[in-house]
Amino acid sequence: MEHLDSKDMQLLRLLQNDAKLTVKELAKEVNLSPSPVFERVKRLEQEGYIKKYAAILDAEKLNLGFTVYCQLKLKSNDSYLAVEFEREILEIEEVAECYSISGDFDFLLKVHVRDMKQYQNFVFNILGAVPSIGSTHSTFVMAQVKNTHGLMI
Amino acid sequence: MEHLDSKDMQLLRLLQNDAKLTVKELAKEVNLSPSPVFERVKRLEQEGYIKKYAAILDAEKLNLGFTVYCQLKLKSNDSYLAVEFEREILEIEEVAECYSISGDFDFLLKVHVRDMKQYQNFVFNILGAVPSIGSTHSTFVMAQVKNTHGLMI
DNA sequence: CCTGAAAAAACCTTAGG
DNA sequence: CCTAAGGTTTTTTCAGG
Repeated sequence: MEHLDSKDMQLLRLLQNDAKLTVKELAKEVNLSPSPVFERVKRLEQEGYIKKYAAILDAEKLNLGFTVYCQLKLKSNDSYLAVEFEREILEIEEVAECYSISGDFDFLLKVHVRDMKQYQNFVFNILGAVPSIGSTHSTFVMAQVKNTHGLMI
Repeated sequence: MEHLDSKDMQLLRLLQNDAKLTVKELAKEVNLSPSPVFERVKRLEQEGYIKKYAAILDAEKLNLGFTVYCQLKLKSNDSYLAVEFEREILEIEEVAECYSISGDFDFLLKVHVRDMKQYQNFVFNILGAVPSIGSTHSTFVMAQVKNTHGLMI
């Protein structure tokens, strides 16, 4: 797709907030008939602007309401160790997100667990079993002020 | 709902990965007929285990591929200032997430912008216009290693 | 809680303007 | 981009075990 016009952006915004909107409902919102809306949405999916459709779950209700940002340093700065680390971190289910970052630390993890006890177990037994990790620093989330679950476009 | 059984968990897992799965497809995966699956999903929505269905967009393609974690301190620790800050941060579209955190800083922001130039503008002109903010510290995301877009359940 | 069937709605395609 | 029509699939409900 060459260019997204304002209707495309509006469709993305609407679907980001509610993926269950029907083509008819979308059409009404953007002042088009269903057919072109159907084609636009399919194109947005095809071109990768929409990566997927997901159910957003309630972490609290699923006993994963204890969120921690964990920064960590590797033992050394060789790329072999980084590749090794990245391979291992993908397998750890408590780690929802992992970024390579600037600053004093090498990586930033977003970790979801049930409570502090389980987090202690995570640090000591799960991260502790990853040999590439040198040190960690935990920042605890006390309250969620905002989470748009998406991009403000 | 009193308790989620393994089928419920499996349904949540499946829908988290692909909200477009039909009841029939879900039924096949969990070895039930479509009707009870339909009822289970409706109940999971009703009870709030599923908060919403969302399209996951591609930040890169939408020129929002520059991600920064921005920690900040308020000017003082009175609750009036915190409430003021939280009210203002909700209105800033570049801020996708905001958490109250432990440690040297008060809040952690996840910020999506186009590039470093736009981030500079964000810090100086947008955060700079929020009077409750005392100081900031930016951690730049260099690469995304993992993002499950959801919970590992 | 399950099966199975049937009505209602939505999807998707096609054709023509 | 629009309307319209029709087949296909899905959703949703409902009787019954």
